[in-house]
Amino acid sequence: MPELPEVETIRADVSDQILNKTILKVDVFRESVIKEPAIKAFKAKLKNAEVTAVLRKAKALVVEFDNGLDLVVHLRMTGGLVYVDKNENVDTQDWLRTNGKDVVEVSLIEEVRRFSRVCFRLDDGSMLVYTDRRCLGELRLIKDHKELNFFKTLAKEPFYLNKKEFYDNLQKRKSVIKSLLLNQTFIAGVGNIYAVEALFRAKISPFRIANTLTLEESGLLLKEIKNVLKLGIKFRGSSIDSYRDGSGNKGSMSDKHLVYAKEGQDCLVCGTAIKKDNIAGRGTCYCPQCQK
DNA sequence: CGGGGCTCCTGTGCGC
DNA sequence: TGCGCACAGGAGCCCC
Repeated sequence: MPELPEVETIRADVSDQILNKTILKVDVFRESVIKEPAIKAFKAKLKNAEVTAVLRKAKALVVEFDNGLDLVVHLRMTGGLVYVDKNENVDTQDWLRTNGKDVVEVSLIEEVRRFSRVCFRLDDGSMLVYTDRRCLGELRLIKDHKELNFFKTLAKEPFYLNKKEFYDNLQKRKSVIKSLLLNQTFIAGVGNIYAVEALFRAKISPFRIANTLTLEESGLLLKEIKNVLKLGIKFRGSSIDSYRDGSGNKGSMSDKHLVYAKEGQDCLVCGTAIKKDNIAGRGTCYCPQCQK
């Protein structure tokens, strides 16, 4: 699911709600999403921990606690964090008992109950729920998130890159531009949707070899990457399928997509049918006429 | 270094 | 109606 704009939307929503609150108890409904430490230690170390910050780095979230520990949450394809206020008419016992099974009359949206995998109970009666349809996401409770290889090898986010730097980096690469944009050690935070959208807006073919882009093309591509990411944040993320913001609501960025998931439809610029091919194992939509 | 394929999972939508 | 298959916002790993 979530690329930089979706993760940033969730971060902002959740941060507003859980900052300075203390975890009383952690319920784990799907143990496989907890990667470290072991479940028992994971729960014990979070008991009575107070949230001091909620950060986002590329597509990962880091919740910092007053006991010095970092909870690193990578949502992967279908993960999410939803804050459930104490005033929501939810019987937590019903929630536990019906997780993914019986349907009971509660005010919480069905997806959250159905796909809840971990529940953090907070000291004011509210809850932070980790949801994940496919369970590909990962939660880690560690001393310092910077120890993880993921963060050590993470490239700069687009907002911190300038045209010349981006061009120079592209010049060193001989791979297909589309796959390079998905490489987090090359540029951080971009995923399939925003890569495809940025390439369309920059009129660059996803098949181009990175070091063939001119300085002008590189600048335009970087500009469009920043633009689509900013738009994504403005419209609170792309809700293609399971993505929800930190309150369980859909984002409307999907309405602004120009090519993603539009194969067969007319290009909005030239009217040519949008094509879809597989690049780097991912579906890639583009206009064969506009994108050169 | 890079590309391709596979893996971790579950759900959905389509064609037959 | 039902079954099987393809595919889905990510990323690590292995092999060539």
